[in-house]
Amino acid sequence: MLLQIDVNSEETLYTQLANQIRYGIAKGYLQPDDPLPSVRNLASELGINMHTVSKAYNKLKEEGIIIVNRSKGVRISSSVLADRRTGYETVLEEKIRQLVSQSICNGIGEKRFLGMVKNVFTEMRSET
Amino acid sequence: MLLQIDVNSEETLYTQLANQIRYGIAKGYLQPDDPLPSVRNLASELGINMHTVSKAYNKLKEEGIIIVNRSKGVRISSSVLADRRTGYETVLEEKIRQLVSQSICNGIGEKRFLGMVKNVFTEMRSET
Amino acid sequence: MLLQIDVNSEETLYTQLANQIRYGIAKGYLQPDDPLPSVRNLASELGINMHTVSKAYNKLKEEGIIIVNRSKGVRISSSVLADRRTGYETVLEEKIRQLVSQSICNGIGEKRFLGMVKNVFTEMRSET
Amino acid sequence: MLLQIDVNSEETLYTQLANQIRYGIAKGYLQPDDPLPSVRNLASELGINMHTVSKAYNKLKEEGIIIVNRSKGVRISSSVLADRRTGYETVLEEKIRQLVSQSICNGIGEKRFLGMVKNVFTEMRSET
DNA sequence: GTGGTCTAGACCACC
DNA sequence: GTGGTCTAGACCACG
Repeated sequence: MLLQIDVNSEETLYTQLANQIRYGIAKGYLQPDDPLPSVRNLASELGINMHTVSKAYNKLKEEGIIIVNRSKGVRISSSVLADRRTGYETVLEEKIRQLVSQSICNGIGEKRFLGMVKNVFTEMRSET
Repeated sequence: MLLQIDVNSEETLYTQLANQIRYGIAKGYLQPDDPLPSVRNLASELGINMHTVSKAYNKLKEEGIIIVNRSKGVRISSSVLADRRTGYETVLEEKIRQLVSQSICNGIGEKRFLGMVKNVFTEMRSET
Repeated sequence: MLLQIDVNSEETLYTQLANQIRYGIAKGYLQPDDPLPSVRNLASELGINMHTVSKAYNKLKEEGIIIVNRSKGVRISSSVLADRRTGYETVLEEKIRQLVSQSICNGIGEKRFLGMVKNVFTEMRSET
Repeated sequence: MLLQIDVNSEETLYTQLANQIRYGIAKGYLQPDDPLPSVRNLASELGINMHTVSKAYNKLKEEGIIIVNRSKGVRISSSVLADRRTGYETVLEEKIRQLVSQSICNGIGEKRFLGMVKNVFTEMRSET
């Protein structure tokens, strides 16, 4: 899977990285138990600081999405995608609420919003 | 409408405020042309600095959601809720993409996600 | 000539008023020596404060565009449009410079800019 | 590139700064990807407050003209000068309309106005 | 009374 | 080191 970062983005580098890995999992590029590049390798490959990669990995580790093992390296958690929809749903609901508020303020109604969500899910499922 | 902020939140204070006002509009608590508290009043009411409130108001002003008048105060734009979906959809799509990625990683599929979105829209429409 | 103000505008009321009168002269709606409504009449007609109208008139008076006479009321200067392009050109050039800078930053080149200027002049000349 | 402000000007300090930077880009003094001084450095150099510089930079950032990076500083956007004439033209047209009105009131006709615009564009292109 | 601008100094996150 | 946020207090323009 190709990871790339945009130094011009408003998002911090480590957030971009974490988002892309999550995206890769959602899209199926990255499967449970798949290995990820080592911190050093990925950093040099992307031309960014080692600490930045490390921070991204740490974030995902805390979310339980990846497993970091000192000697075996980093890999996708085997239980990712499994049923652990505990506290996340609360967070998600709040985020949806914000997005929906903004959308309504910008004249985008439920129908159109749902259409966009469906498109994104379809995009995720598509092989590309 | 009750506005409140959480100083412990990860979100900046002014972002929280802007979000709540957008939510209030989407939910119908705040109607087009409704006045908002003055910068100073709201600041003292919330126990925060005047400039923080001002920054939130300015953000909404640039989004075209509220109207700021130097001498008459602040109120909801009368054209809010109207159809002015200019460049916002591009931004929205990217945000949905991120949210969907995160959701899939957390075992939340399309069906469930769409259900949550529908619930939020219903919540917005409900009188409460 | 119909004068109207937009209380939602970012521009101050008196600036809007002054701009409209200048526009009316440029467009030919208002001719040299034409009378203008009294401060009180115009204020009540527009539903705004007397001081606001007064301020607009004062601005135009200082620019030499209108003549204010305590007993005879207010009228367009008879020498308006005449040759008094003294200090104004310096101001204008600076304003054009700013506008051109912005335009270039937004990808609008000389050809397009000149086209827009010509359109505006044509619009001014048209009877409507 | 030399930046300087006039504390006696009618324009706010941060507007002056933003204008000068836009001018610098239009004139070619500042090229895409060129770095700008840090907020603190520029502030002390100009003898003004850090926040004032920050406000100017923020304005340009929201216009998409400069790129602000929390840890790497500020630089001219690499896509500035590209063709991204979205909603700006509407704003520009209104500004031109005002300027043309004023000019006609001051006895400056289309021919002279166009001449001035051409001069400014030429000035922008000239090496100096 | 209103918001807008400017100053000053503090702390934080990022890299 | 960088910019971002928050606080605090001042003065100004507008109506």
